[in-house]
Formats: sequence, structure tokens, C-alpha cells
Amino acid sequence: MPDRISELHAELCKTLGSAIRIEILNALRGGEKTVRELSAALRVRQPNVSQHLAVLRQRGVVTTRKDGVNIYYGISNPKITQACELMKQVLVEQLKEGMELTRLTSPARR
Amino acid sequence: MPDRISELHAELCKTLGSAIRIEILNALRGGEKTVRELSAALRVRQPNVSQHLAVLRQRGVVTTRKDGVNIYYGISNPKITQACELMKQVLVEQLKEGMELTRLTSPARR
DNA sequence: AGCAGACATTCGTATATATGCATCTACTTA
DNA sequence: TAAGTAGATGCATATATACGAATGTCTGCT
Repeated sequence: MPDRISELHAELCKTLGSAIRIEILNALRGGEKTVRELSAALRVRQPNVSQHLAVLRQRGVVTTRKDGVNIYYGISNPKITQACELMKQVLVEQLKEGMELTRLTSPARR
Repeated sequence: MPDRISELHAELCKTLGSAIRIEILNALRGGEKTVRELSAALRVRQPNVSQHLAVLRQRGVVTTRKDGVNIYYGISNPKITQACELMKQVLVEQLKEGMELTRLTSPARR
């Protein structure tokens, strides 16, 4: 019986639970970018990028700014970047410990 | 065309993308707990808790320690907690800015 | 050995998510 | 106002995830 905060928290995490969206965020660390630029940089079709951006937007992870014909997307809160950075560190540490192997063999018993 | 690191990163995020799992992690901040304790604390059926724990285990988010009949679960890396804390802060800031409303009306144009 | 308690796993079903393709809309500029 | 371009949306399908109910597996005790 999860409470509201946990649900929002989970939604936020779920929002980051896509490799493409992670790469979008990584790309946006260097500053605002348009959909085209992202599409080109990640080599992902434009409608697909658009949809992922829509998800990120809905959760308030990215913001939009119109400039002429283009729409520039940016990261809404630097803490998002920080959180991602921490998680990446966790990953790195796991890899160092050879978790890559353990991942497949760890069901606690049997 | 997402790379391997981004995929692992996304998997880690996806792992946190469940309200129940978030609450499990919150509960584990106070120290190790058994499946029963978690099941009781969250008011979620045991097999369900077990499944979520299995997911967390696979991704190396939690660790297990057997003690007699019980299996104690704990958070494997304090950085996980830190990352969660950051994300919760993002949530709080969003709520303060009235994002709760904007979430429903933000499709950038139309 | 047999039983009971603590976890794990399997299966079926309901629901969500991702993607490609085609299409549509809204600006901007000529 | 017509054209062109950036971006969004709808639809269909494939795939993944969540949960309940039932069942399986250890382990410790008597």
C-alpha cells in the first residue's frame, strides 16, 4: 500500500528508466538542444525522440524554450544530473566488484 | 542507438521505478530487515515483496544475509540512498513550484 | 523422520511501455 | 496566403511488468 510520495518518486525513477532518455539527459548536460539535434546525436528517429521528450516533460525533468522555429530542451533541475551521476557511480563500483558476473548467479540460495 | 552503460543505467533506474520498491528502500534505511518485516511494514503480501526484492537483488541494489531461518535484506550501496534523497528533493521542489498542476497542461504548444 | 515457519518461484492474466510508420499541426518566412 | 520545416500525435504491434493464487524449497526443531 504505497503512499503518494513514493508513487511520485517511483514515477520519476521510471521516467529515467530508458536508455534513450538517459542518453538524452547526458546530451543535455552540454546545454540546451533541439529535437533535431538530439535525434541526430543519438541516431534515433525524430518521432521517437519526441515521445521520449514528452515523457521527460510530463514529469518535469526537462523544460522547453522556444526560439524561432526551434524548441530547445534543457534539464529542469541540476539535482537530476547529480542523481544520475550518483547512480552511474554505483554502476561503476558494481562493475569494479565484478558484479557483472554475480548478477547472473545471486538468487541467495539453491 | 544506446550504449551499454546507458542501458545499465536505465536498468538501475527502472529497478527503482516501483512505489513498492521505493518503500522497501525507505524501510531499509533504518537497517536490515527480513521479508516478513517488510511485508508487515508495507502491508504487501509476502510473495509480492519477495518478487520486488528479487528485482532489487538482481540489480545489486540490495544485499542478503542469512541468519538462521531469516534472510536479512539491506541496501548495498549508500549512494543509492543518496540518489533517492536527491530525487525526493527534486520532487519537493517541483511540488513547491506547483508542478502538480503544470504536469497536466505542459505539452509545449497547441 | 516429520513438521512448521520463512522465502522463493511459477503461472496466468491484466496492464503498461517502446517503436516504426504515417500523418498532422503550428510557426515562420517569403 | 502559400510553402516549408520543426516537432507532435495516432495507430498497431511487440514486448515487458505487476500482481494474486498456488506451490515449491530450505532450515531448524522436536
